[in-house]
Amino acid sequence: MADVAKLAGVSSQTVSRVSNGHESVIPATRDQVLAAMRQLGYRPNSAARALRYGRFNTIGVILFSLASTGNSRTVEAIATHAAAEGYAITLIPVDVPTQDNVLGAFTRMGELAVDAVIVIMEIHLLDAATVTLPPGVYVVVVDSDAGDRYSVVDTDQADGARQAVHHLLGLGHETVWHVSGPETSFASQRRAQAWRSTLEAAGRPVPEPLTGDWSARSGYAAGLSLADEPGCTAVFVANDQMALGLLRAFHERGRAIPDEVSVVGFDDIPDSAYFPTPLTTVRQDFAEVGRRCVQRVLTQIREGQAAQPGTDLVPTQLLIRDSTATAPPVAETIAARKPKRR
Amino acid sequence: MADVAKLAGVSSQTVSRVSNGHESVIPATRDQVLAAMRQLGYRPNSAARALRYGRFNTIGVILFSLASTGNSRTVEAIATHAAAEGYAITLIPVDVPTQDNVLGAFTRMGELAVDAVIVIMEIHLLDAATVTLPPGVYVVVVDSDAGDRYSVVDTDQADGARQAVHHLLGLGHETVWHVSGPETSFASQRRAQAWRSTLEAAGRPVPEPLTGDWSARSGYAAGLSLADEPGCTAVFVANDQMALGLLRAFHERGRAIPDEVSVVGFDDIPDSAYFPTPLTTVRQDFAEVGRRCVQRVLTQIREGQAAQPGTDLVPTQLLIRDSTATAPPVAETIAARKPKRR
DNA sequence: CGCACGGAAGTTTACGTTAACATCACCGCC
DNA sequence: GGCGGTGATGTTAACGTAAACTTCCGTGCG
Repeated sequence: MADVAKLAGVSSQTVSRVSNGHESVIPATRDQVLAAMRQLGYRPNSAARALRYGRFNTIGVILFSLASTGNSRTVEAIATHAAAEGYAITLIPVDVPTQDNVLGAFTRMGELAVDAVIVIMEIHLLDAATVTLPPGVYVVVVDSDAGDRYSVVDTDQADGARQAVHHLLGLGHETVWHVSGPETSFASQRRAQAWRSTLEAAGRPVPEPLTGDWSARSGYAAGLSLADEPGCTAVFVANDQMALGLLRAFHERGRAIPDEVSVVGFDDIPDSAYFPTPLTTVRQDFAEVGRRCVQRVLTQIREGQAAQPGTDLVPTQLLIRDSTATAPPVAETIAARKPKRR
Repeated sequence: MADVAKLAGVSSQTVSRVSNGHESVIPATRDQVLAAMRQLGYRPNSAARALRYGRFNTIGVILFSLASTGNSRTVEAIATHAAAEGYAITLIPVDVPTQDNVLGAFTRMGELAVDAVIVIMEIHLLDAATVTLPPGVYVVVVDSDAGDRYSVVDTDQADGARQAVHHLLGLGHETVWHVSGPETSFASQRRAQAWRSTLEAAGRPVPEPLTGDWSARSGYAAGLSLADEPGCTAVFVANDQMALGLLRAFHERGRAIPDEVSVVGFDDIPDSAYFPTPLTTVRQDFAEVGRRCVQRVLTQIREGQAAQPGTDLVPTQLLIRDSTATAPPVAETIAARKPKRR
């Protein structure tokens, strides 16, 4: 900056004014400074700026993995909206979500150049965390029920599950089986709870749920056991990838979808319309989740204080495709199933 | 820091020494300082540190989209390895990959707090970019053939495609059809080129390739036209998602996989083992790509100068599952196909 | 007993930027 | 013609940290 000032024959303050677009610089001077900047390849030093302003214009994102569709799409939305507001995002991955690692991430984040933090993770992992973020760093959490303590943005998991179950019951199915995600996932828990309470509210029997780990592999395993389950004509699977595996298991066992069994997924990943049977599924609006995270966090930064705790639920939408159909008559179900038992 | 110093009854320099783990602090003093730090919730200010050291310990990643499996897995690997080296990563998404936007991203990156940049994008978009990064900021590029100008890390696309084609020819197929990715993608181009040259080297006819856009949707469309193609017994699809769509199209048209038609994909997304027919595919090692990017970039930072241009190719591996089989006898192919033409 | 030495802690300064204040020249008006 | 005002630019200081240098004190040795 001093070099630019010297070359342009002005003071460094004038260079600063030009680089910040102040108005009180006469055009001739401005042009000289700009020319000097170009010639010297000058770039403002963001560390010095951050030091001066006390802000970094950066939001930290702590997350477990980018591998899941949901996370990567949420992060992408966060990055896009943050960019639109002049904020960059810094990613802190936690490879194994133990408390120690999460703590470490927070500690590092505390030392990092961020103005606020978005946590995409089960908040349980933070419960015993004694580490506090530096005062003035704000937190928004996704995938959590800690709305009483944090500012939470999440998909309305419960309503999505409710829609799925209602859809299936409305098609005449006696009840709905469920393949859940891992127990450690809050999203999975809420989908399972809503599935159960919706069945109970309708006075239907509640079959024992199966537990998967979000992977197609675990969906396949669940599918193999459900295919042999007498009376199973409708399944609500907690995500699309598991539904893919389940579809294949049912196909292998000769259970026709949707004629014998109806299947509903969750997420609406781009592929699910091209599954062997185009999948009826509950669409999550990840982009909206990301948008609201950024909005919350920026509000906090601008107001200079943490937002009121509270949960902000993003609605879901049931997408009806070809994997659900009217329940088969009971007799037919039994007749069709019998020969397939092994 | 001054407050901590006052509370601990030492100078700020001693606080600095403690917070950097210097040895020349007597344990008693150190404990006092640590206690004061805890009491006051002191965190070192990273902006000031960056200003002092001239480094940010941050790597910028410019990319088009996180939506593709490959990108998000590469970014994840980058983040993980960078974290292991004490570096954070800052994400700069470019929503629409026009030159203007890429330029803008570079400009913003130039003003950002990063020591180096990894670009996950077609380098063509940068060709006309007159914007230069600040001197001392280093670039590594993924998905590019610009090894003569930049430091490039990429999957060995060509060899992967070659393996796929050889596998199919080895099973006795007369030739191999191809569904490529978009023409704007360098990865797609190289896979297509290698497919063509491998067929030519083997003296086989080269069918007209079909072009998709990586989506299952476009693979489905390609599958619908290939299903009617006489003599098509083997298809190399440029990614797994398109293969999923193609599988469905073939299934709808009654073309059995692998009995009538063999299919090979590319990527090895986690789902591909649970496609309706478990997919034979070329595995990309995204984690390794990410690792090498970080390694290259850190080498540059540490040596203080840009690396020699050059391309670093990460090998691929053919995973043989159930979607490929020996070519059917010609007569049978025709017999089986004929009734299905519409 | 005095002096050199070494370890612990303090002091000074610089990193690059910008807010706040100071200066200066020029303009218009009485 | 002097005086106040206004707009352009310069000067000073401060943001928080750490390297380099300085000071101080105790120890061991001749």
